[in-house]
Amino acid sequence: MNDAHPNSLRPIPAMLYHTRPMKNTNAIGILDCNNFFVSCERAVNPALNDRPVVVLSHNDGCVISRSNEVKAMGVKMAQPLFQVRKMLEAHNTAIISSNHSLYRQYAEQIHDLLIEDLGKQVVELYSIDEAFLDLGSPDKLVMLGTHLKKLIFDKTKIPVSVGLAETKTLAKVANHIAKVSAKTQGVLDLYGSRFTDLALNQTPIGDVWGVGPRSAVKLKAKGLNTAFDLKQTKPDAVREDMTIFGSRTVLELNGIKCIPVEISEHLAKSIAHTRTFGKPIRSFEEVQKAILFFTTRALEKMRWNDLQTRTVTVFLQTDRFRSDFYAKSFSYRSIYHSDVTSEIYEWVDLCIQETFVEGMDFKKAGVILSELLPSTVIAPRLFDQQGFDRRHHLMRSMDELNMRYGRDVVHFAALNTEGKWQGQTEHRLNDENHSVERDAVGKGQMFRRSIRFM
DNA sequence: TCTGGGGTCCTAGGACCC
DNA sequence: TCTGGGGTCCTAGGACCC
Repeated sequence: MNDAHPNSLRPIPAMLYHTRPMKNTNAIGILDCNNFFVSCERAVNPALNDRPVVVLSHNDGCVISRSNEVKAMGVKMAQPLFQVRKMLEAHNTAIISSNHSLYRQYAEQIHDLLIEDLGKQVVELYSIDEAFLDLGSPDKLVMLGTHLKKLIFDKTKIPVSVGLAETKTLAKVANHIAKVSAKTQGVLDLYGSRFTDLALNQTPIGDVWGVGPRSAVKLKAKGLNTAFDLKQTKPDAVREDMTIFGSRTVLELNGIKCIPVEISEHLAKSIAHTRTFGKPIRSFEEVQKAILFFTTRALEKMRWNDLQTRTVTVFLQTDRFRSDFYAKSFSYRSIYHSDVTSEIYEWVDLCIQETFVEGMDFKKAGVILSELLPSTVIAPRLFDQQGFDRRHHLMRSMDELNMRYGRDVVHFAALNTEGKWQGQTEHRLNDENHSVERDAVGKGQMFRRSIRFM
């Protein structure tokens, strides 16, 4: 065990050793794709392997995935493109608009490989590019991690890193080190390791999974600067600053499992579609067009997952970088669940009336669908259940036609896909994929076969 | 000039009730 | 001067994640 630890990790003093009260001795792994969106672009276009690469957010506003060369330039996650554009161009960086349907295909392929290799009862899909693994016996973990890394690279050309430990939080730490330390060759096992405390000592407190920028500031003010400092804290002592989550994080750093690996299928609790407008808009009609368009997209996602909603929320915001930033949201809760677009348009319209303010330059808006339930468990309506069934099936037919013949071939009269609220993208490499772009839905759900069509 | 999007969970505090 | 009090439910907003 631990033959893959970096040589730079020196043995720790005996006083740092800790006994770990544990019932569940399973090893936990996290498998994380390196620079995922960039790696996908490189997998389909190997010429990009010789250049620095970034992938941009919607509207080409921010950098959301960076190759290692770009990270070395100091470009941060979600950094606005305009701040670094000159530097990127000076380094001959490939600047690419995002292509989510491509990334989803790779995510599905990797997921399938993991399930085939490890079995369904082992893999938790945590995000589009990460999976937690419930591995059972902590034997030969490095061998297993190395095997998975090779398997996925051979089949997909996507490089991954694997971290292994007693808890999710410690596995995350191991994964972090595996990513940046060449000596680990992408796999680090910290299960029962005498190097764990040293690894924690090298991890800034803000890099701990669950410690965000706000908490990091508060904890540093108390003299806690590393993951090891946090581990040494009493769980209750951090509740004030970090809620109950903080206490769990402390226990997890001590090797005590508090956050289980969740294998069972996860149903989305909410589905959203939100966008920054291409240009600020102030007319009610334009705002309404945009939000009904967003609603249509959100409802498509919802129906693909065979869910119905009861509460819709609309929000409207002005430019968040201005001092006179204004934001308002309004929710409408119906007595019935529904997945019928025309009916939900009416709920959304009520919300728009409540949020819209004359004379404001709105820059961003969104629709959130919540209180979601599977269609199969929805109670019948007291009135007009037949009418609802008819409209429900009409929606299914529309979705199928749109899938087969192209998005919005069939749509409601109120739907308008053109407008200055639409954003611009200039860096598209794979335009043909974008006509069927599908956004990810809740964790676990983005991999459903029902949303896969190219 | 230009600044992403989609999620989850927790909690303080208001509303309401008895 | 005195100006209950405790429980529950709901929600807006904060914080975090990728």
